[in-house]
Amino acid sequence: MLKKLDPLLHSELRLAIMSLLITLEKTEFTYIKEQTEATAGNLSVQITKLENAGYLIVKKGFKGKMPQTTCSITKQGREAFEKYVADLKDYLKL
Amino acid sequence: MLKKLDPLLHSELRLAIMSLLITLEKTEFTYIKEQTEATAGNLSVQITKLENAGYLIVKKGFKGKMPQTTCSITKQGREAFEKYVADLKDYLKL
DNA sequence: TAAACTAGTTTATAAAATAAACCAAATTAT
DNA sequence: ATAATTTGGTTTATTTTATAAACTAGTTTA
Repeated sequence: MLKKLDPLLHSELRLAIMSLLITLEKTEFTYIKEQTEATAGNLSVQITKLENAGYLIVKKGFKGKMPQTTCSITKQGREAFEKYVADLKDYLKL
Repeated sequence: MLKKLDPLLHSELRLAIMSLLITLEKTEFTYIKEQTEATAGNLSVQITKLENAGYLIVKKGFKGKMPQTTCSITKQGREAFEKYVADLKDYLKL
C-alpha cells in the first residue's frame, strides 16, 4: 500500500525551497526567490508554512542597511524531507 | 535550475493511479479505489482528468450484470510519468 | 417488493496555490 | 533636497485544485 505523502512537502514550491536548503544549509530569501522564480508573495507564504511546521527557521537581520531574511533547515525538516523521499519512491517505482 | 513538474502528475491521488497503471497495464476502477483508499467521487474526477490529458484510456463494460470501468495507461501517459520521475529527481537529490 | 448494496457521476464545499496590492525603507536621478 | 524607482518583503484577494457530499442507475438480498 502506498504511504500517505506529507502534504506540506508535496508542493512544488515548498519542495524546491527544501531542496535548496538541504544542500545549502543557510539561504537568503532573495536567493531562493531567484532560484525558484517564485513571486515574493508566494514565497513568503510558503516559507511561513514551512516555518510553522518546524521544518525551517527564519532569521531576520540586515545586510548593510537592507533587510535580509535567511532560512535554514531544521533537523525535523531534514527528517521530514528524507521520509518524503522514501515514501515517494514507491509511487515512482524507484 | 529545477524543472517545472507536470501539475497533472503532481497530485497524490493521480500519481497513485498512474503508479498502479504503470505496472498493471489494465486496472479496474474498483481495484484502484481499494488500493488508493480514495472515495469513488474523487477517483472519478481524477481519472477523468488523466483521461482528458490522454494519459490513460477508460473502457466501460460489464462484469456479469454489473457495470465495470477499466483503465489502461497510454504511451503518452507512460512518457509523462517517466519525465515526471526524471524532473522530480532534481528536487529529491537522487 | 422493499431495503441495502454496487458502481459509479455530478455538484458543492473546503483547502491550497498563486497573484495582486500594499508597506517601509533604501537608493538613484533631477 | 526631493521625487521617482528599486529592494525586500507581508498581507489580502483571487483562482485553482482537491475533496466530500449528494445523486443516479441498476443489482442483489431479505
